[in-house]
Amino acid sequence: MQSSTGQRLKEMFDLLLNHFGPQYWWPGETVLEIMTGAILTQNTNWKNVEKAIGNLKKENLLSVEALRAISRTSLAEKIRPAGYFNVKAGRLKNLIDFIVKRYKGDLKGLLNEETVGLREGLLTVKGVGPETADSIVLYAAQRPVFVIDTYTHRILNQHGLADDQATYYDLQELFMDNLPEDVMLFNEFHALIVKTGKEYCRRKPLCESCPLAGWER
DNA sequence: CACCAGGCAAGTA
DNA sequence: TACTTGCATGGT
Repeated sequence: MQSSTGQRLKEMFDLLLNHFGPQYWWPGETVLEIMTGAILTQNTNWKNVEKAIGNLKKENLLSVEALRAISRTSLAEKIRPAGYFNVKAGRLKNLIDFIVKRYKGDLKGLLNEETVGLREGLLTVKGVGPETADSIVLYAAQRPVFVIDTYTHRILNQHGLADDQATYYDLQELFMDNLPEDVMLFNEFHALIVKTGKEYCRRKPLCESCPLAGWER
């Protein structure tokens, strides 16, 4: 027997999945590309991130060694389309330093670390907050943590499952305490929430035709 | 023209 | 602890 909250979340998931189909996130080919994208997409449209990642790929910069070698200012120029490029160049370098120091530059070390330790470690990096850390843990390391973003906040309290002042961890617990620990479920659910936000939360008329319309309680 | 995007850290009181 | 502000390009 599952909690009623769990039932509601499951229903929400099914509605979104039926409407949009599976999203197959993360849109990136390698672990490092996913990690890079997680930094670059902070408060930024994914389209802009793609351009920045395209620049990095074009110049073969998507490796730990290359990102370690390039200067922060040069890196900033490459990732300019992603916005906040000076800040993000520093954050990306911080993440690379972390990989070098903690795993001797070998991402296999990172991927083998236990979930909690990995998450805590990522959170010590300046520029990596809860959402970025969890995105890396879920989408790069394939561990069952639920990623929360602004759309999750917006949609959940719009539908009466959370109040305005719920914290990141309040919402994360809501999902993780009431759903099975399933990597693919968490993967698709978060991706579908973001998809819903992008497609239906921008303007009123759209919102009314959202697959979740009429779910307020 | 205004507004916002798959956040985060630093500053203020 | 609880707000506020800076960071910045590119699309609607």
